[in-house]
Amino acid sequence: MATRAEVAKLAGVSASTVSYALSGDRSIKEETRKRVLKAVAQLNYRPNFAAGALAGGKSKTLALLAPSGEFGIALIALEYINGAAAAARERGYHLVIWPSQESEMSEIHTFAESGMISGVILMEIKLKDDRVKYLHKAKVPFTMIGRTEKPESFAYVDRDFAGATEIGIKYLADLGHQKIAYLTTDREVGVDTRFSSALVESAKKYKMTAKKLSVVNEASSGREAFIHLHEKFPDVTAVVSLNDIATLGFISGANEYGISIPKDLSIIALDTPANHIEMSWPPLTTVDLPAFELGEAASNILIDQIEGKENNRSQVLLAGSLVTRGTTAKASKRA
Amino acid sequence: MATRAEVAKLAGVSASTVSYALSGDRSIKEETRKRVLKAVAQLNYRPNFAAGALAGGKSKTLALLAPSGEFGIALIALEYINGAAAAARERGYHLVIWPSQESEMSEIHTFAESGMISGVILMEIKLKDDRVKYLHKAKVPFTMIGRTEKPESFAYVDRDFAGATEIGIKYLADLGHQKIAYLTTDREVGVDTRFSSALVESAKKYKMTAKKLSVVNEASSGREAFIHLHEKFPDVTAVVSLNDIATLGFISGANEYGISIPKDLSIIALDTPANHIEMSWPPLTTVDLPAFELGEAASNILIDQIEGKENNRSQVLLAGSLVTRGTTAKASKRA
DNA sequence: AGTTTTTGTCGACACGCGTCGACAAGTGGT
DNA sequence: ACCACTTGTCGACGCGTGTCGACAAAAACT
Repeated sequence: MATRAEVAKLAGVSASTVSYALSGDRSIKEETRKRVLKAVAQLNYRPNFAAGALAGGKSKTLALLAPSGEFGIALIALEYINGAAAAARERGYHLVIWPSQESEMSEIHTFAESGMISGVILMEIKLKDDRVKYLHKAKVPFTMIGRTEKPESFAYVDRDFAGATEIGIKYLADLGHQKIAYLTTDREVGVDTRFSSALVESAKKYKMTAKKLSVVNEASSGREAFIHLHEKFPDVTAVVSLNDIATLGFISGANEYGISIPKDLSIIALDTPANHIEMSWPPLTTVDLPAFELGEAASNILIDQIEGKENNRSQVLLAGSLVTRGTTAKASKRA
Repeated sequence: MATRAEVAKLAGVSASTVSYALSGDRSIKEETRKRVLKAVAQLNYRPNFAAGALAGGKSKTLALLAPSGEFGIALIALEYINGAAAAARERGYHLVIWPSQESEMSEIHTFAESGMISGVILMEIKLKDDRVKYLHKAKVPFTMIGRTEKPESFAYVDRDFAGATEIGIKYLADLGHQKIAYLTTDREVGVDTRFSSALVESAKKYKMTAKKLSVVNEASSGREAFIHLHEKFPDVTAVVSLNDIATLGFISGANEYGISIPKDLSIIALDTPANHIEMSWPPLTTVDLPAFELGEAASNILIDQIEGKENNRSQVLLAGSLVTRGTTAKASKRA
């Protein structure tokens, strides 16, 4: 591969002039620059990335750390990734995804220190997350998708759980529903706990009763939850679900028992990746999780941080918007 | 961060001795090595990655190119990724995932040339794929998950479509099914065409009739396919599906029309990511796509190639194995 | 005892780039 | 005509590593 020196020779200038012509960090006569660019094209010169990183340049590469734990990369992660990648590309950055375990943080550190990586996006944030501490201490620029229990001044993007819940509940209220149930897991993680408490709050506001149906996020568990509901609380007319896969099973159960959705029972899903929405029949009414936008925001905040641009919106919460599809209708008179 | 020189000073040896002590490329007295390692630990020294890559070392990093086109990274990709990452990790390599468009191949080239990337794994291979030509020409070591129309001597891992189909059809035959239908798209891509022709072949072998149901891979399309089948071919007792999402819709349709699965109609899915299997109720009987294993194989083949190890199995085909879950049973007497 | 081979260590250099200081030539103000 | 400043270019150096050749000391042979 051609090197800077060869380009310089062909263009009849010095090596450093080539550098400046390409980076624009010093003024270069327009005519000289053209000669350089011509030589670059002719030799198909591309700067050596490693040399650049070593010499202290900017790598323009972001790493998105995807936990590759028990379950591998999560489905929803795909949308974050696509959003983050798109935003990064738009601003001239690369995004690489790093399937990594927590134990590998020091390797990430190595790459950041070597200049190969300019910043890090963290996902699947736990309420207490050691990776956050580590990166902070190592002074590696980073953003979170999600947030810790006390995110303080760290940059993050996350869902506005209260807002999303409010939108969904209000919609159900407008349709005349008064007795609802909600599907959630009993895990003590950010998503479920934040959603659940917001939901109870909103339901109270609209004077609804809200029965809790505990599930694990599997189709069979959702199906059992339906049966439970069917037998114990037949007067419930709407269900809010936080767990996508369980929802699919729940709907299967309803089909099986001859309960028509949405005529007899409305369903609204709050935390469903776009990929899953069209998997059920009828298609789910949701308060859409704006995952793509969250990914974009994460990249942009991070890049601002790297480039030293002030961004007074470095903590972003998005609620998402209601999309009515096939699973919601006016409250039935089942009771 | 500590550099090699500092480690050398602390250990009382020269810089190159530190290198050799760590790489093992020359013999070093055991006692000296211990001193070096101690100094390394004490200073928390980690070699600068960029400098290593520049100086011509091995980066031990693989890139998996994930097309970030219209639909972003595909769901099935996750399993390949997890497999590839696991195998890479086991052999001391990193795997990064590169959401990239075809136009960005030259950037990949740059990274490979700079020594930052030792090799590339390609997925979503088209029958004619320019990326393959490019990498071959650029002499970047690579492996494919999937294969081109004529893969020649390039390394790849892919599914054994004929084998997988044969397993599924034989199982249906053993259950007494004679009239079947199959769901497929009309796209002219590797997966569908290879599957379809293998299926017709196998069905013939077992003296079955096989009706084709064309779908696009969406739940609503699968549902329509069911209705079509129900009205036109009521004597079909089993369905083979190549398209996961459509299958879910198909099952919804059956539920809706009171057709019991598997009592009235058996379903066997051939190309369903593990993530989707448990999404339907009852859970799908499949010929499992061994995506994780394929990912592993891809990494291993690539690493062998990079390290110059001969691997006489650089083209791998895996059929997957039958996993009976809830959607298959003996042929009914519907006819 | 003399000769060859092996073992262990060191110094020097190359990798290709970013960037700093120097400097000639040009510009504008008095 | 003088100075101060800007513009455009160059040479030199440093980034931290891998690795080659040199070489002293030790070991293994005649």
